[in-house]
Amino acid sequence: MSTIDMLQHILFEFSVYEAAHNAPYKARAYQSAAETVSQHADDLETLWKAQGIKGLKELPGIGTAIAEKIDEFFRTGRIASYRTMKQAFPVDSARLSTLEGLGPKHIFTLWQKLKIKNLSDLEHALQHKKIAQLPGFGEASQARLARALHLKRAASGRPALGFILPIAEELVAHLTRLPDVTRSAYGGSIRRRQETVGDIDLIATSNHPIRVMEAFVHFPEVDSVIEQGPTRTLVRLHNGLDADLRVVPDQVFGATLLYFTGSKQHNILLRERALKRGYTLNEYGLFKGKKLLACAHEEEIYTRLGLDMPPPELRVGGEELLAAEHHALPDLLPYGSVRGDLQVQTNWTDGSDSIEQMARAARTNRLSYMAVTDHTKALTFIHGLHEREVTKQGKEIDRLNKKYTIKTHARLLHGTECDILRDGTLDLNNATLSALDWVGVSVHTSLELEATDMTKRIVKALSNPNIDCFFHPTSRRIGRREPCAMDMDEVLATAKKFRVALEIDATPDRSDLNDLHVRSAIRAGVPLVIDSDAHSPDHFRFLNFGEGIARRGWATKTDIMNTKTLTQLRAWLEKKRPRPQWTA
DNA sequence: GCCGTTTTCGGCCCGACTGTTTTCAGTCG
Repeated sequence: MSTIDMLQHILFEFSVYEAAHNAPYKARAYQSAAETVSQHADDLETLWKAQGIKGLKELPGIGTAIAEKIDEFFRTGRIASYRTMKQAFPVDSARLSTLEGLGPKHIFTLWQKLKIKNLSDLEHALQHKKIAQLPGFGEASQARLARALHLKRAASGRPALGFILPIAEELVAHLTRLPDVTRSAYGGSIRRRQETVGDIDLIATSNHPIRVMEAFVHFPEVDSVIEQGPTRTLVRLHNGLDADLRVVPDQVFGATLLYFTGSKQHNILLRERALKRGYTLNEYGLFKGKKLLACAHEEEIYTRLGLDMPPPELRVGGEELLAAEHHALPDLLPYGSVRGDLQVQTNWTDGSDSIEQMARAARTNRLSYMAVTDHTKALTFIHGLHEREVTKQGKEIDRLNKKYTIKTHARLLHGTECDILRDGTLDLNNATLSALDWVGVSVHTSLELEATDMTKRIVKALSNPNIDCFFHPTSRRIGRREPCAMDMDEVLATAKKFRVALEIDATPDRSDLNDLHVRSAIRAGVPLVIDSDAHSPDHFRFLNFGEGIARRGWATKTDIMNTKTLTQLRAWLEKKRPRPQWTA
């Protein structure tokens, strides 16, 4: 667990403790502080180092008491009052809370009556049927907890957005086809383009909600029904994910979409803002007393509240509302802005298709240029290229660029995805690298290095004057591999100094850089690119997910280098070093 | 515990559904 994760975990456990002890407002305070900490995972410690407690208190939801706790945590690595609390309530409440349907009150009862501290204790108690007799529980609760625990044990974490979005789109299409449905949409983390998805939130509008719900629970994707009512129905899909459907009259679509898009914290802040102005906001509209003020479109609700409308990707419940109030929302990079893909693998190494086929597919996806970036020789198991083969590949690229025009094939750049070796040296010699149009480097081996060694390794590599881009900087794979440990601030400073772009790798389970890194990179003045890391022709569609990550990181078009035309990109690159092999 | 163009004290988002209740507490989004 990283330092920040630990801090977030502690704040969350305080929140559970307070909620269990009938202090809902304290609980909320801790929870929103935990939220703020996770939003500032990347720059919290930097902020603390620079400005101390005073700086922390500037953040939303962090006042004197919590700022002092965070200060103590960074100074000493622990928090005295947390230890005291844990002595009284030595329960892994954060982990227990991840079970569907188990909240603070029940966690506390489990501890008081049965001394249940963690998931294993709970499993044991369930096996011996001890839960049903507890006050506030019953046979149904016992069975539900057993199911939740089983599901938790079976699940391997939240799936990446890229795998779930197509399913959400399919469900929306099913709903839209129902005769009783006027409109349908997905909301939630999917609409906000969060990198992973916990469940699928759906909205439909209809005058016959009960019929719609009845049709919904019989969709082929549905495994079982968890809750079913006339306005809200929750089902579990065969893939293990939950889908939550709200059905409302068509005229309140905007209010419901706003509510169901979230984030939860964003909604809370909006509703508080409404209250201060004498309004109430719910999923049916913005009201003054019983009078309906706005409900048809999201934008009119924001306008009534004196706000510009933040795009869904920014709705985390933090700075976006301040920016919305001061007409300072960023002009986010529009979807479809990327003009060229700068990381593509072909069948020269581990890609499935030829350079020619990939260039055609890129063009079909409306890209006008594409860098061929096959792996290098350190990756023996996929026959990474040696210097001589790299040179030979250049000749093939020249040939194809002469043979085809932009009408049918993307313009090809000769590039590489050169391995950064364990000691920070590169897997191709400088003569070969300097002859390339585009040089990307990345880490594929010795991923487990300590942060100091990994940072040194990366800094050394990025200092090479031939390097243009650092591909998938943390090398994480969602659900399979943690990000490499490194000092991201130092990596950013190095990238800035040597004018190396950092990549947003849009392959769904990579999503690397993530949104927080993107924001830090932009603040640090580091150029970015968005690549699909395509290994087959149908991977170019991933670029859309990369654009989503960039938008969540508040990126505008000027922050992303491959939104430039090829001519502009070339001019930008040549400021660093001449490109001898460039084929215009 | 946090917060302030009503406020430094007294508020704190809101509705739906389930289960264990006999009018509501707990949980969720």
